[in-house]
Amino acid sequence: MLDIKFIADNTDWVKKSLSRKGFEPEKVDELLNVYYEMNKLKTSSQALAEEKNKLSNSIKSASAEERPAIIARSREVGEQFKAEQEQLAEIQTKFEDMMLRMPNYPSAESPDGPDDSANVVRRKVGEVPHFDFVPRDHIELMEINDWSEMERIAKVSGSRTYAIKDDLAQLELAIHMLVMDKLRAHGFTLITVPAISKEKPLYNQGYLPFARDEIYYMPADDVYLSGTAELILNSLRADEMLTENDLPILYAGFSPCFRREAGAAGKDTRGLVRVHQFFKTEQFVICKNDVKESEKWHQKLLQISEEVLQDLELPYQVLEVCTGDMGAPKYRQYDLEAWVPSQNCYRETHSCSNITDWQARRTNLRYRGNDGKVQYCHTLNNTGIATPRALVPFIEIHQQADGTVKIPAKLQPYLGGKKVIGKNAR
RNA sequence: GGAUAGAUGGCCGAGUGGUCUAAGGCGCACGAUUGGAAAUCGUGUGUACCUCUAAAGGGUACCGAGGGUUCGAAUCCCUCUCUAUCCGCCA
Repeated sequence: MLDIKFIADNTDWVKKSLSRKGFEPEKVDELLNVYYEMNKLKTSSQALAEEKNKLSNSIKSASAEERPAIIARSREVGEQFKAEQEQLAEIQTKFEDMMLRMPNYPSAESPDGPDDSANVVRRKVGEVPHFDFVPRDHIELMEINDWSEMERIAKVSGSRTYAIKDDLAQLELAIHMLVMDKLRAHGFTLITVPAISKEKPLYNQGYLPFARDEIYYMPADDVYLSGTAELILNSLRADEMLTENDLPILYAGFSPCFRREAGAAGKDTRGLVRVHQFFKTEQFVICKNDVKESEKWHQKLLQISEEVLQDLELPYQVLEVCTGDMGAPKYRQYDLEAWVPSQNCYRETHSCSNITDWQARRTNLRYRGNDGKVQYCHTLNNTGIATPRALVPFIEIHQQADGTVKIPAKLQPYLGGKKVIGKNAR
């Protein structure tokens, strides 16, 4: 959510800024028209409320003869007031709906562009491997090592689901453990959260009203399945008035994540890249309302994720996401992509975003500064690690000619010291 | 699932139809005191919005949410949500 007063005072700048995200500038004018109309109604209905209150208050001290006339007049004003209130409620709903659809302003640093083709590679880290044998893709590797039950589980749970076994299942959990330990070392509080959410948090996060199709909904209980712990963590402190000394708040949230993948029909239909349910360890930060401060945290979150990929010894690239490819809530976004040999390209493993105060305004998450001023917090989020997707580059990159998979040194303690996994390593 | 009790400002907590413009306390800010601090004393201190403005001011709403009764609701009525405790069930 944006600040309507700021929009009113800086209309030209706002139009220019939002148009970088593909938002039509005329909609800003439409919004302001509704805003001014709403204020007019507010002013006149408040005047009626004032009169009504004065009349009511005068009744107590009025004489018995005066009373009936005052009561009659008060009733009259009360009815006018009620009529205006109804109009006001209508226009307020309209206004709020428009406000919920306003995207965040993009950073000046973010490259301009209409879609992902304009994203900019900021750097590449690690070497893309050259195999002296014919490398297998992750599906083959799972088959020859008897690591999965992909066909059977499809019969049970449908498409885009997965069941992995033995060393690979242990690997999935081990990677999360490594990331959680790392985040705790960086001062994050580990928190496991539900995947069940009511509707309001989805608006708070900024998923709604934009992408209802992507979310599992359970009508019997009127609840949704969360696509990320960010959803839950963003609303965990909703409506709170924090103090400046409470900040920053750092959460490492672990949860199952559910996505309908409605818009991805035909993409990545096999294997572990894109599934309806997965596990994610999420980084979430609540900090002061200061772009310098949240930018600092943005870089920090990015650095932590890069460390994760380095610990896993995966070559990756850092992508600066352009204005048109960013979601509505975002001020600035980096994606990390790890190299997937079978696809001969980098695939997204992490998405690191600074939301500034856009979510906190929806969530009504504020703090009282040491100067006494009340301000909205800034929020940021980034993937810690998401599996099974991260297993795809992992097993493909670390595979050996005999089908076994090498385990990087940093991860070995989490796998009981194993240096290699796979059928031929047993 | 059954029963009971609750939800009031940053926090605790009083308040059963009209000076509630929400007592009191804590916290916080400023001042006095002090060599400095603690303690103490004094003063101030909710949020959002509208309007007007150079500044000040004026006004409206908000006591879990939504409806209702009334000239007037934190207070009475209805519905809902959430929380706590006990019982039942359960990984």
